[in-house]
Amino acid sequence: MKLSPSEENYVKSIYNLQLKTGKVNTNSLAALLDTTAASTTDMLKRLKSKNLLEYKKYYGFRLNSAGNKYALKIIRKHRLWEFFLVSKLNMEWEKVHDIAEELEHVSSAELIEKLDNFLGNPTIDPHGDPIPDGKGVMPVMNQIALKDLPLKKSGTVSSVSNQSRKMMEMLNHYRIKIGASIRVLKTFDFDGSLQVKIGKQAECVISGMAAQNIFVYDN
Amino acid sequence: MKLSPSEENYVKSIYNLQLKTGKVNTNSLAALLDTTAASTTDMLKRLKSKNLLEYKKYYGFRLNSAGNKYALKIIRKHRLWEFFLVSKLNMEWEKVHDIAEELEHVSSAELIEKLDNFLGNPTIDPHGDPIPDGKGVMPVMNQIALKDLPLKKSGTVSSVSNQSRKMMEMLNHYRIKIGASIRVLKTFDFDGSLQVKIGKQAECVISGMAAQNIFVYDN
DNA sequence: TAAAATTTTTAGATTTGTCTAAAAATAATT
DNA sequence: AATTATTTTTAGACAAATCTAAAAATTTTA
Repeated sequence: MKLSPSEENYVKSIYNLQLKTGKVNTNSLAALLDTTAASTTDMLKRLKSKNLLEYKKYYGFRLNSAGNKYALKIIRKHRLWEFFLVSKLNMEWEKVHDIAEELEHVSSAELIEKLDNFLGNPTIDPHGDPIPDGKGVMPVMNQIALKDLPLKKSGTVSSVSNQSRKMMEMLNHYRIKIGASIRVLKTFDFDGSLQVKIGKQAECVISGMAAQNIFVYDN
Repeated sequence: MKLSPSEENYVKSIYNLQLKTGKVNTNSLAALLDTTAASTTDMLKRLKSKNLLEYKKYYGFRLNSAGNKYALKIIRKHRLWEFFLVSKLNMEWEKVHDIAEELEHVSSAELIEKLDNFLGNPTIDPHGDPIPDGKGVMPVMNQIALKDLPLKKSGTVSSVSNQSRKMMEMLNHYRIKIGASIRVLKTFDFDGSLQVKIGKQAECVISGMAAQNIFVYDN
C-alpha cells in the first residue's frame, strides 16, 4: 500500500512521538506537524480506515504493527538519504534534514535498496540516529557517554548532550563528527581527562567534562 | 517561484512537445500527461496566471521565456538523477525514468548543484539526451549517424533510431551503450562496413546498416 | 457554404488535505 | 460535586487538481 506524502508524515511523526514520549495525543501531534487539531483528527480517521492505526475517539491512538512497519520504512529512507547527502555530496549535516524530508517520499523500493548498497549499508545517519535495515529492524545500539567507553574498545560518535556554540567550537577543533570512530587509549585519574584516537587522526587528550557530554555507540 | 509537482509536469511536457513537434495543442498535451482536455485547460489558465505561458483561448499557447527557463530546470534535474541512478546505483536505464519523474520535483537548488559536481558534470543522460547546465543552457550537440562520423574523430553514442529487440541484441553483443565513446578507424567501400573502436575495447567491424541506425554526438 | 466532425472550453461535481469556529467529552480545580 | 479549563471532535468551508458531460468555437468535408 502506498500513502500520500502527507499521510506518510503523520505516520512518521506518530512513530517518533511514541518513541520519545511514549504517549501521543492529538495536540502534540498537531504541534509537531505545525497544523491544527482538527486536521489531525481527520487524518487519524483516515489512517484508521487504512488499518495503520488503533484509534478510539476521545480515548487515544497508536500505530498498529502495519503502521509501525510503514513508519520504519520512511525513517529508513530519510536516514539513508541524509547519509548520502553528507557522505557523498558533502553537504553539511545541519542542512540535510529538510531535503531528506522530500526525498523520503520517493517511492521506489529498488532505489532504496541500491542506495543502501551504494552507501555501504550504513547503520547510523549523520545526526547519530540508527538506520533501520531493509526488513524494518532498527539496529539496537547501546549509547553510552564517551567517558564510560571501555579502554581500547572502539565506539561511534552518536550525539552530544550539549549543542551550544562553545561545545561545537570544541568538537570542530578536535574534528569530532557524528559517525566518527573513536577509541579511548588511557584515562588520567588526576583530572578525569582521556587520551583518545579519533578516526585516523593522531592521538590527543580531551577533558572528562567533554567526555561526559559526548555519546558513542558501544559497537 | 516554486510550482507544484503537477504544474511542473505540465510545464515540462509543454516544453518537450514544443521541441519535438513544434506545435502543442490541448489534446496532445492531455494525451501525453494521461489526463483530460478539461483538466489541461484548467492548468493552462493557472500557468498563464503565473506568467509562464502565453495563452489565448481557442487560439493556442506556448511557454514564454520564464516558462522555458523553468522547464529546463526540471529537465536538468530529471536527467542528472537518471545519470546518478545508472552510473552510481547501477540501475538499468530502462527503469530509471519513472524514478527520476519523482526525484525531479525535489526542490533544493544546492542539492542539484552538488549532485552535478558529484557526477562530474555530465552532459548526456543515460538515454542519450543532453543535460542543461546550471544556467539552463542546453549543450548544443550535433547528432549524426555513426556512418557520417569523420574518420579518427571520436563521438559519443547518443541514440539508436531502431529500438527493436534485434537491434538491442546486436548492441548488446558489441557492448555499445548510450554515452559510450566511439571512433571510426576505417571504412570498407565494398559493403559500407566500418572498423570501429568502442571505448577501451578491441577494434571490431560493424555493418553499414548498423552504422546508419546508431547516432553519435560529434564532439 | 452548410453540415459534420473535431477541438477546446465551461459548468458542476469529487477527492484530498486543510482551515475556523463551535460543540462535546474529558480532566483539573476549588 | 460543580465549575472551570483543556482536549478532542464535528460541522462546514475552502483551495488544488482532477473528472464527466455538455456547450462553444474551430476545422474539415461534402
